[in-house]
Amino acid sequence: MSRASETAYKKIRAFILQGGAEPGMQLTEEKLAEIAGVSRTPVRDAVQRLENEMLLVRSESKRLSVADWSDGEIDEMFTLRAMLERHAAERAASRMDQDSIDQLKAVNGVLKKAINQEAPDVTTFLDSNRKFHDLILERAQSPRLSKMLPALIEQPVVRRTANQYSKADLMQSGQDHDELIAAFAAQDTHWAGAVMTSHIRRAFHTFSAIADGSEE
Amino acid sequence: MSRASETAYKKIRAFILQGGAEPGMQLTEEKLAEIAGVSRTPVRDAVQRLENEMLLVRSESKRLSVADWSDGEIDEMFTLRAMLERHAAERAASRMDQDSIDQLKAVNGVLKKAINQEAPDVTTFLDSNRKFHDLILERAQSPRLSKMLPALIEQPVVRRTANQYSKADLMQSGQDHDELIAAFAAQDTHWAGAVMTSHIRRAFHTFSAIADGSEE
DNA sequence: CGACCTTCTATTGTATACAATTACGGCTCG
DNA sequence: CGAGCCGTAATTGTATACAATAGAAGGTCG
Repeated sequence: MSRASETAYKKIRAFILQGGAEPGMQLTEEKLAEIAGVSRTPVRDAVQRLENEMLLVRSESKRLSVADWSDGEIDEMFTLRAMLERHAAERAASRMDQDSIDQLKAVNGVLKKAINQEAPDVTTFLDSNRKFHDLILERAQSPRLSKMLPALIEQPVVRRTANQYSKADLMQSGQDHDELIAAFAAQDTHWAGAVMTSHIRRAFHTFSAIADGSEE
Repeated sequence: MSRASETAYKKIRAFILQGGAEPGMQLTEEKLAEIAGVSRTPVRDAVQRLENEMLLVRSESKRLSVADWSDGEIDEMFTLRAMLERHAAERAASRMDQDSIDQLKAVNGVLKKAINQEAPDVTTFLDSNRKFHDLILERAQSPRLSKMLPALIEQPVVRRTANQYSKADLMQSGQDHDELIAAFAAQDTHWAGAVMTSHIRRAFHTFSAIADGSEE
């Protein structure tokens, strides 16, 4: 999208993800325009996108607020994400080529390097992780999936707990990715789908454990 | 959404679905504003929604055109729809109550009545069919699903071929619905999921046969 | 004292004017 | 005659002003 719209989207998104606003908190378009440094027009574009990702919700009468998800909704999000990412992995497996495999290896190399230190570099991890999944999505060659999945991945709650992941958790992710790459190399759609499913399901339970622990 | 935005959405959507514009055809925001009878501002809102549903696409540089889907994309859409509707049916099955079952029965009654005539009333069929699936979606109680699925259901291509469905095809749909209702009554998630899957998959193949036949 | 109505304010929705960008057509120069 | 460039027209993007609507506050009447 165009410049102002795009920056508005990014800034508002970052604002929410970095906890600039509590879940449930009301926001006016004008406030958001101020934050983004643009007028209300591009803000409205951005807001619509964020509504679609369900990061923002419109209360009964058109007033904006930061989404506040129940445990049930978060569960459902992971379930949907697992379904769709599994499908993406299956499609990718049957369309894989050497070049993409090399890229996946490279990205996962960076990811593993980022966590194989005393103080794991979580930012780089998250970044590489996203790149890894994006590459698979790209290989899946499904415009629909490419439109639907992104809305499910960067969940503020997840990001907020990212720093609490143990080194073991992060390393397990790296290993999952390695196995995914093996499945891709073998062009085994079932294998790839299964690995992806457990990758996401595990992430869910790891997340749940952390969230439950830090809640009280 | 608000009045002008909403009417713009509906009118533009109807315009496309009823074949007012060929796939691939370029449209300007101004033309759409004219069609909808509102200014460009609400049109842009509507356009963004339609882009999300992939009924409109933005070409390299911001110019709008009517989406033109390849066979592969249509295939993929049915696959995704099958996945998501199956999931919706499973969730609905475990949350079903007598009231909803009664409603489903009533709607399917109308549907069957509409096709049990010499000249099946396809419009009423499509309408009841949508209502039926909407009721299930509602029972599934998943905001995410409710946001994602609608974009996959009313496909212009499908609508365009609707009049060519045989009476047998339509009656089979009615029977599928009856079996779904039975699965819901039994609260058997697997059963409901399986029936929904074959319901959608069959619809896909019925559609494909018609599309292939009328193409050349 | 409380409920309801009224008025005023805050917020969202729409239109329009203008800015920026992109496509198109013609022109020149090789 | 063709390729590349420039200028103009068309289209999208942004800002702002105004309209419509919902919420809040205060005042009156029972």
